[in-house]
Amino acid sequence: MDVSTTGAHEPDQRLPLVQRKQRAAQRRAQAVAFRLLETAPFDAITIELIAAGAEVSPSSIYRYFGTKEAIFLWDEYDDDVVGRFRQNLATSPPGQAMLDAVTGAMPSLDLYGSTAVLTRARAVAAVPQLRAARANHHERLRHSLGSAMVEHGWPDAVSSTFAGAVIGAFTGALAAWERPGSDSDLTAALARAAEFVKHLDRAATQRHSG
Amino acid sequence: MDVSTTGAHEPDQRLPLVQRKQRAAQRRAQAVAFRLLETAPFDAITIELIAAGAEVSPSSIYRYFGTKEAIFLWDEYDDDVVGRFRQNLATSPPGQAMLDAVTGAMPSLDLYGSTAVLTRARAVAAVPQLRAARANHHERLRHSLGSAMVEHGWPDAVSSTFAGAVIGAFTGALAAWERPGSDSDLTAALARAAEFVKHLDRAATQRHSG
DNA sequence: ATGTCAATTGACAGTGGCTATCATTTCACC
DNA sequence: GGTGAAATGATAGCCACTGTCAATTGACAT
Repeated sequence: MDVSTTGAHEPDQRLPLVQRKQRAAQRRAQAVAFRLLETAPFDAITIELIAAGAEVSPSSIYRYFGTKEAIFLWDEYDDDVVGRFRQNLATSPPGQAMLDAVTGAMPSLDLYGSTAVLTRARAVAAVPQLRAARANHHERLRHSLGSAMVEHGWPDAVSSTFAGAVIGAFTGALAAWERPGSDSDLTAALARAAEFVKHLDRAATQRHSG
Repeated sequence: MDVSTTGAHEPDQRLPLVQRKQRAAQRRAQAVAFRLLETAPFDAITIELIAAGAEVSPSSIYRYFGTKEAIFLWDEYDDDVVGRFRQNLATSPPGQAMLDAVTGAMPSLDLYGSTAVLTRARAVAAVPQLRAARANHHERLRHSLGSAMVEHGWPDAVSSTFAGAVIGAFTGALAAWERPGSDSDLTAALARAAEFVKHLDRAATQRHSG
């Protein structure tokens, strides 16, 4: 059984077999979901359809993703970023820590194909249910990032504001990039957001000593 | 049949009977919904329960609100604001037009009781489904406000940015106000947002002549 | 290798949000 | 009042999602 159908980065080579199979199934499910989205509207794509395509039971799909929207929103990028950010905070100010985390985690961003990130961005922009789900997604992310900062001694207000601003900056940059008319590329969009994040460092450190 | 169970403002005295009954039913349904929310979690409140309490069929509830979340999010305030904003734009710059609209529409804000606005703000903050739905709610509102400006000759980019900023300012102010610890009152929170909106006027007119 | 135990899986049944449809009722207008 | 159009409520059905339980799988020790 070829587990690496979706060419992924597999730094999970040493993970137990069970978890490797889960990740593979998740990736298959997401790939199937987006492939279905090319020819059918969001509402017409049932969990059963996705489960069948990924060769797992609907039960497992719900265990993996929790909601239908999460299948489309899920990636390993966010987790990767949070982990790196938390680590970087030990030696860098938050802005720099975030930049390093974002760029370092880039390999985790390949979803199921080269144009996948753009496809997803457009899907999210077009489907109200996905936009709504993403709002909560961002909230969780903001909480994770904020917690990491609090753990490293930053005040609560500064942490959540910083995290919110970072997420907002990247979301805004990606929204502009995703727009059909725009001809800019992903790295340019991310660079613009990064420029923003750099300024945040100064704002944060202003009210923080250690 | 006493239609004015929920003491509302009834400037709809001249509306046809059908629509008056609809509004009354909507208000009843919302009142029932929030009353149920005092003793039960959001997920435990079924449409059937609300429908029974409001003495209408579940079918009508769906016709009135479309979704369960909308029952909690619905008010006549937004519509009122949009209408007034559109009118004010004929004679005032957008910032002033918005301020007048927001304050002028205040009477439409009484939902089903005096503490209702606060109750709702806390409910939205606490229930993820409501937060997600509100995000889409805001999008529609932004679109309405932006369209009104475009109709009055403002450029598209300025309009949607302005509308987005206004909504963001009020949402932020209300979020701070809603927080359990805060002791500030609603008018103070709205004033803070209004202060913000005033500055937006300058930003908008900078790139606009007529 | 093989047995054991814990964790994962898939099948099943059920709840509730939401849609579509259609006969019945209600109201607006004449 | 009578008439036509619109609102209502009842019914049936789809699908996302949850809980449960027996069967399966893989991790680990012998």
